Amino acid sequence: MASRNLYAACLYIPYYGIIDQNHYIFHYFYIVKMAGVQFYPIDVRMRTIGQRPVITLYGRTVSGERIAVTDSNYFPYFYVVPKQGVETIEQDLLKIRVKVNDEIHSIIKVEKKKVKIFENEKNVLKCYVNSAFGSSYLFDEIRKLNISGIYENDIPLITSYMIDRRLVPCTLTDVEGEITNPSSKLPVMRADLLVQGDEQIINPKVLAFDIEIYSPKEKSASSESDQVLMISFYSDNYKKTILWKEFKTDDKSIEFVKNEFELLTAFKRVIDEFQPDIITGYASDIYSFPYLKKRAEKYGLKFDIGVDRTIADISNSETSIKGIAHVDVYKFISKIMASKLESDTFRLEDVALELTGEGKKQIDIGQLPEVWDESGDLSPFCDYNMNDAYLTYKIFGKMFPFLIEYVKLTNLDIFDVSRGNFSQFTEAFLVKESKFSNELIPGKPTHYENKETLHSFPVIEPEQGVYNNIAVFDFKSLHPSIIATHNISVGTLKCSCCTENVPGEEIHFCSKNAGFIPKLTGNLIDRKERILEILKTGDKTFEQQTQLTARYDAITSIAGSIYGVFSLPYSRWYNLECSKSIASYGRYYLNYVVDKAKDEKFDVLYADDDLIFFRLGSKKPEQARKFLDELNASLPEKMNLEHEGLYPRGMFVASKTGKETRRRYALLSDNGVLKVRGLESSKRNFSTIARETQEKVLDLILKERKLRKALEYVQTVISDVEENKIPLRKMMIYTQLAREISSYETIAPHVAVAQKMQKQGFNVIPGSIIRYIVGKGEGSIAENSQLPNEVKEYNADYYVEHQIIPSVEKIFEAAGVNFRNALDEKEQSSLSEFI
DNA sequence: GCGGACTGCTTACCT
DNA sequence: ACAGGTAAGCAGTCCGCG
Repeated sequence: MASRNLYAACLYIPYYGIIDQNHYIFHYFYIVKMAGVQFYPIDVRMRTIGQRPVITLYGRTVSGERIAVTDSNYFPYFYVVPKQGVETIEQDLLKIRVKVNDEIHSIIKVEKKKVKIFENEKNVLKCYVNSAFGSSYLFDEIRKLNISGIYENDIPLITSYMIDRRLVPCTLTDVEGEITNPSSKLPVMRADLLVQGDEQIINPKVLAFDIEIYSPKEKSASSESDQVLMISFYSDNYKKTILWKEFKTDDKSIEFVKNEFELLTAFKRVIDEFQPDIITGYASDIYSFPYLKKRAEKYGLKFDIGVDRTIADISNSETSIKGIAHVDVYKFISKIMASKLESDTFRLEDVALELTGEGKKQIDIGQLPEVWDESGDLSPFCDYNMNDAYLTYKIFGKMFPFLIEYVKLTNLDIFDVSRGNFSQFTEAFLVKESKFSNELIPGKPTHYENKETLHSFPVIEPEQGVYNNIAVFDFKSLHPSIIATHNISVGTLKCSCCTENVPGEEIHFCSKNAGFIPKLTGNLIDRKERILEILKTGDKTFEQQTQLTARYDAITSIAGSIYGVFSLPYSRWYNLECSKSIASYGRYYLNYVVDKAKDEKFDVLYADDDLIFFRLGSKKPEQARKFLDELNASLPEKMNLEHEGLYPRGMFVASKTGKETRRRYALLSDNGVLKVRGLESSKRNFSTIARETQEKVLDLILKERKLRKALEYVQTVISDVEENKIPLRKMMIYTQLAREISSYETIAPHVAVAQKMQKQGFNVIPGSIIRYIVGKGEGSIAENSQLPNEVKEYNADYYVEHQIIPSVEKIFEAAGVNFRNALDEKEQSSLSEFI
């Protein structure tokens, strides 16, 4: 161990929160003669010895061995705010004893602290408790004292542990302590000191897996009767497919066992031998693990695959393995990465194609049971199974940098980050920063029935039609920049020293003392800008580039969610006045830009939220840029209006009822690329044929400017549809199944198809994207909606009347043509050829 | 008993 | 459990007419 660590030890001791002051000296001497190890913590757990909490960090040492590091020097605490001086209740707190099940819970130490509550300094008492779960028993007694509040009693122990100890999961950690079981397979080190120096991130051993099941067609697959046939594993330089039916093969990665029981045993064995840091599957939380568990139960087999031989905790929604971070790739992709993907579905093959450029093997997996029963050649199915594990591994590689950035911002471990959502990340980030800033963390609201709805911004409503030379500006991170600029925070609200109101509100914020959340938000904006600067300069490896991009995205999304923290009634920092003020400032700045544009004689077409469109008219692009520069100079420092683009042509298209044109437009850029928003071609629950036709029409009208050609094109498509010339794949409609099939009141087409799929043994789960084609027949659309591989003939009338015509009608209208009339006229003589 | 109008459920999109 | 607003398709029901 380098001497740096001893130095660090002295520095970091104050963060220990050790109860007994004498421990400091005791520890110092210990350190000198104790062993030191460097390791990466992967999984953090809490257990109790008696009633005392012990934190265990499972991880891997720099030399590659697994290790468990325990820390029993950390105790739960909370803060008590007295009504009068802290002395008035200090002794009373220490006297409290509550006996539950023969265990006595008490406060073992009270520290006088000066902290901040919503940015205002307060004298409080920090109370340490002798037991892991004892705090809640003490509150009844504490509330009898002369106090005004209790804080941080609802922060999980592991959360405060990681923050107080300044520990980021997956980051290189120096630990000093004693190995308590030197001969064991999993060494356990009792830590006296844990310190993280430079941010060195683990290069994890990742193992991806996938399973195949015997699921005959026309029969529902059930974990009761249908066996697991094969399991594939993939990692760097590691490939293995195990199955229990022999066939001729030279493939060394294929291993045969006798039966399903042996297959399940082999599953355990592979994990034990490989020793992954991270195990990953596609929908493994909700599908693979629960299925394996149900099958294993038949044989009384337990998955004791935890690094300490404990049994994996497999529920129907989540699987957790001690010491190994289980990541369900599907969960993180569909929740966190979804907005970055263009794919309309979250099927493994689509996601893999988009993220890695690699396609899935195309075989009919439905044939597996038949070939299996006939003892035929199973190698294509083994390939298929392995390929799924391989693609899962590849996708994990793409998302890992993003996972790590959220881990670093929140101190949550990989397991939690991979299952979290944006509001959880933002709250975890604020909890961490609160502790660093000595701000007490407000409690979770217990009731929130008085939820007021906020008014959306007024917009300049666009007129439907075709326009030339449209300039588009947008505010970059408008809400975060408002929070930072105008010091929007609970503690700065209605100060006594300032008076200037928020535009349109009888509310004001302090302009002298920077608030906790505004300072943080400002920091995030600055960091983001800095990353952007670095990204612009060259000389970076691909890995650095990826990491910086991931960091930029993570910071941007957390900054963007801070507005939500004020607006969500269940948030710890919920405050309606802050929320309303941010919205009002947003409206104010948008109006400011609109007015300035009008002053400069620009014709403003559209303004919505943080976006503004205007026509250049007779002005040159340089004049628009100059206008933007001047505007930015007049805006607050952190606020930045960006030149999103200049479009030679574009159109706003009214909704079917004609009421709405906002958020429905198409823009043609200089290089001929169409940018379409809100129209059918950007909606996945419209058929491919309708989406393609609409895009082509937009292209003909905006780019080629040929109205008649556009009309003729639609006529051709319609007759092709009617003559059954269109391939079935273009008739596909995608709709997400949002919940359990049984919980639907109305059976819409996608629900009807999902029911059929379930009967056939497909794994249909909430979140699945259902693909279907509308076929011919009596009855409702739902009754005639079919699985793509089962449909015989599509319903041409339906596609013409309900898909194609509705998606082009309003576009022609915006271009000045009544589509239905023009379609009827044989000659279309009245129609001008060009627009 | 029938067909159109209306209502409610549901999904998806944009900022 | 990211909000909020809006569109719009389809299922299912209501309602007026006969």
